Amino acid sequence: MAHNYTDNDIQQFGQDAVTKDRLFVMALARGLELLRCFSPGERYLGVTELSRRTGIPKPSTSRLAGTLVKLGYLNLSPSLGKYSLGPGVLSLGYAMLSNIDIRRIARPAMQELAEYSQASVSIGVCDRLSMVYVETVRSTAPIGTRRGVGSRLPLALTAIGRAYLAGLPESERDFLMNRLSLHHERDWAQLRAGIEQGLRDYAERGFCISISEWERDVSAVAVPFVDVDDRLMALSCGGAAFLLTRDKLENDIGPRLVSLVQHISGVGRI
Amino acid sequence: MAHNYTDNDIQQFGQDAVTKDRLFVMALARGLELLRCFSPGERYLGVTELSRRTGIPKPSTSRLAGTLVKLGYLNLSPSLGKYSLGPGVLSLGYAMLSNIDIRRIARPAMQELAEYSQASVSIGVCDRLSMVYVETVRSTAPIGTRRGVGSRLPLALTAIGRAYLAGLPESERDFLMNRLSLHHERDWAQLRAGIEQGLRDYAERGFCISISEWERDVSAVAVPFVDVDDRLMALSCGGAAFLLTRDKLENDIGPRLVSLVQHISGVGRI
DNA sequence: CCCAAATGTTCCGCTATGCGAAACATTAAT
DNA sequence: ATTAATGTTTCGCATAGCGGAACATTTGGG
Repeated sequence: MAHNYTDNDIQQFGQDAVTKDRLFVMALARGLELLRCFSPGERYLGVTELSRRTGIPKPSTSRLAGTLVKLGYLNLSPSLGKYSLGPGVLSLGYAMLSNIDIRRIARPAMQELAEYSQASVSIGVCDRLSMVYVETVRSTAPIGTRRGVGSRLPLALTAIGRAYLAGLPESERDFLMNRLSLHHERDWAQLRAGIEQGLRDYAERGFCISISEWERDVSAVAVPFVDVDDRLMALSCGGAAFLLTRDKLENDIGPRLVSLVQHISGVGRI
Repeated sequence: MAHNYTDNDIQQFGQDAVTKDRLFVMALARGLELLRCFSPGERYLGVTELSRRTGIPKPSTSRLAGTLVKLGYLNLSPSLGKYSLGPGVLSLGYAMLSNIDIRRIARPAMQELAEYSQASVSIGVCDRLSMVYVETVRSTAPIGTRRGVGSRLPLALTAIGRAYLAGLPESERDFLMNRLSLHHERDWAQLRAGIEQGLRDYAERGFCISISEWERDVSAVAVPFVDVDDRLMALSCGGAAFLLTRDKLENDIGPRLVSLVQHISGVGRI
């Protein structure tokens, strides 16, 4: 099973090595790359900014963005003269979510664990070099993380990302880790150590842990699993670091996560 | 302000009349059209099905779908040999939602009204010929509609759609209604009557109503408004028809919606 | 087991298509 | 007025993407 591409330099997609891939449609990839520029923090982007971020020349950016506006995936704010994401992207996400059966199946048990642990319980899948939440339930406690369905988390630093990597067959994990190393050159040694610790954790106890490694004051534990449709996912429980101590994660929540996964998948580990 | 296109026949986008629009990137439009084929009911689609639905010849469909897989927007199920939506589409939706400030602003008051009315309160925007929920809160009552953020509702039959139309400047409304009439040829006379009733309702009382017109046993009332970022939206309250009687919608919930909108936008009507 | 039917992929010549440098608008700032 | 910055449009060119046809691959039926 070939893993999909992971980098964000679109130019290289079509021109892998020498084979100018005639089966790859650049115009489509470039247009989607424009949409990817937007994020919770990046609300309005003009042609120049989009052009700079994607490396696509201005005229092409203008044409592609114009096309996306006509299709409803981008809005052009008349006052600012800048683009923002349009409603078109929303219903795609909705269609995707409602086809993930595991959400319905797992939600009650997830809610229960969230209440018990006074934290957030989430299911995530991998997209490029991030994990993306497809379901998340919060305890009814006063405050909790505001990360909802669709938010992205780094593979290397989070419990959920490490669990996913741990659940992957070795060849695919190597492929991904290679990508990661290219992307993080800077502090790869450190990240790699964290991932490898995750592999050991998983082998020994069945779950991976991250203690304040990604965000200060947030800790989590996670377990990989294969859902009813044969997709690899990971289930995590995370929240305030002062609540979720290492001891609690290792001896209480972690084992509960493992049995939750056995409960919802009937399969347990891969 | 030119309204974006609304039809789902992609071919005509590029070739409007005589002007072969060189500013429109067909390959991008066609690729996105493939994604649109998937919906909550349509989970797995093969090349032939995609090809038939979109009118794109099979080889092109194959190439475009392959590209989307490489980019993470589609999965190719190895067992079925069919495509399904990939995680890529999710984070786009998340990025869009988190940039809609009105959600944060309105949520508490919406929740309050949902509890009071024992129904669902939602905010929707228009995409092509549908309204799309960008926020929705349910009462904590035992059952409620399962339509979440991102789900689509028809413009003509729903309270939220009629409210949106009522809030539109006349020129844009006419444009949209023209599109609607083409799309619904069949029963346009009836739909038109419903919309025009909505316009009158809005003029007289400030809200639009739909009583069991879209789904049996579901009734709703809705109000258009302009959000903090100058986008036209609509706020609706809908639920079980036996609870939300005409009297209650007209004399209780409707007025409450109007004041809710005044409260959150400070602007009220357009 | 073979043949037929159906689906998905690849080939390959052709040309419409999308590309991007440069020119042209439109604004904003000084 | 002048400069700078951003967005749009033009237009000739190269090629990216197109799609008919051929080629695989799978399924199912007799």
